[in-house]
Amino acid sequence: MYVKQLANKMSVTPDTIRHYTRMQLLKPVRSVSNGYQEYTKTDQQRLKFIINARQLGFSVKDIQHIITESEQGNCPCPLTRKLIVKRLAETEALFQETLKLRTRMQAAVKQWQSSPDGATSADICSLIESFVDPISTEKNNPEA
Amino acid sequence: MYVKQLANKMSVTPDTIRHYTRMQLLKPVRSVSNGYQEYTKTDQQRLKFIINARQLGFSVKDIQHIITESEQGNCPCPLTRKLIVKRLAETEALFQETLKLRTRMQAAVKQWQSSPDGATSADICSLIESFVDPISTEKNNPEA
DNA sequence: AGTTGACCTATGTGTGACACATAGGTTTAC
DNA sequence: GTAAACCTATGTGTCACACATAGGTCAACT
Repeated sequence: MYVKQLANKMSVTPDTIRHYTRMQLLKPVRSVSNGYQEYTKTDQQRLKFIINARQLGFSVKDIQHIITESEQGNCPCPLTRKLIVKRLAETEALFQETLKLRTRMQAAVKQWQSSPDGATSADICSLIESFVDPISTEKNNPEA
Repeated sequence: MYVKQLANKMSVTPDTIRHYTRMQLLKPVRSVSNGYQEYTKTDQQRLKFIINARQLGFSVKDIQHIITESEQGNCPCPLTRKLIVKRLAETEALFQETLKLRTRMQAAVKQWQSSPDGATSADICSLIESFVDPISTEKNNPEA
């Protein structure tokens, strides 16, 4: 099976499969006749595993480690548990940051709806320059 | 003022300042005597602007465009309004994705607390392999 | 055969916003 | 004068692929 066919079957792009192949996660055999990569059923199963793991927030390198552990005959489950705790903490942090960013942006959009364009020459963009972040200013307003 | 001093004053890393400099957002003058970049007060003000804009979710390229618009004598505010709407939509999408990922990960952690390590030889990691996503399976369980 | 055209492939480079590694210059103390 | 501490510039690495390029394959058709 060539890369395109496997890609279609697994709903990913050929580039994604090539990427995993370059990372040594998939080990296709190069066809003698035309030099194309030939993916076996084992590659297909492994790709499924990679996709599942990616869905759970593991990095490609994480997956590499898990597979290596498994291939060395060790049970990868302890490593898997350790890694997901770490990734979950990162995701939690990203979530909180994104939430705050969204709030800031929404506040800016709202404020700018009723702000004039202001052609002050001293600054670059009066909208950005005059935006007061309601979060970082929270309960800390010197005007209060 | 050299890069380190400006970095300390603005609470960013020298690398960040060098990055903006390479992007032509800052325009320090190279000292004749030692070849170091010398940042002026104008650079400092501009850096403040960049930091503010980054806090609002603008990309460095966005900021580049806004500055260019301003330097060409045009009011950058319409552009700024247009860009933030676009970035807010992206942030909203990222937020939703991160939320879903977090939920998935939390479910996995919870499920794996009471799962045995399982030394099945057929799969790579039984935990990952047996994880059932409660989101993508939602209301769609063939077992029901 | 030859050839056209559709489709496929491998490889190298680009993305974003910096962080890091390297090599070397500057400055101050001694 | 020299050693140590500190600073600098430049190039490369990060992450998970997407994209651009150049060229090969294959079936149909002349």
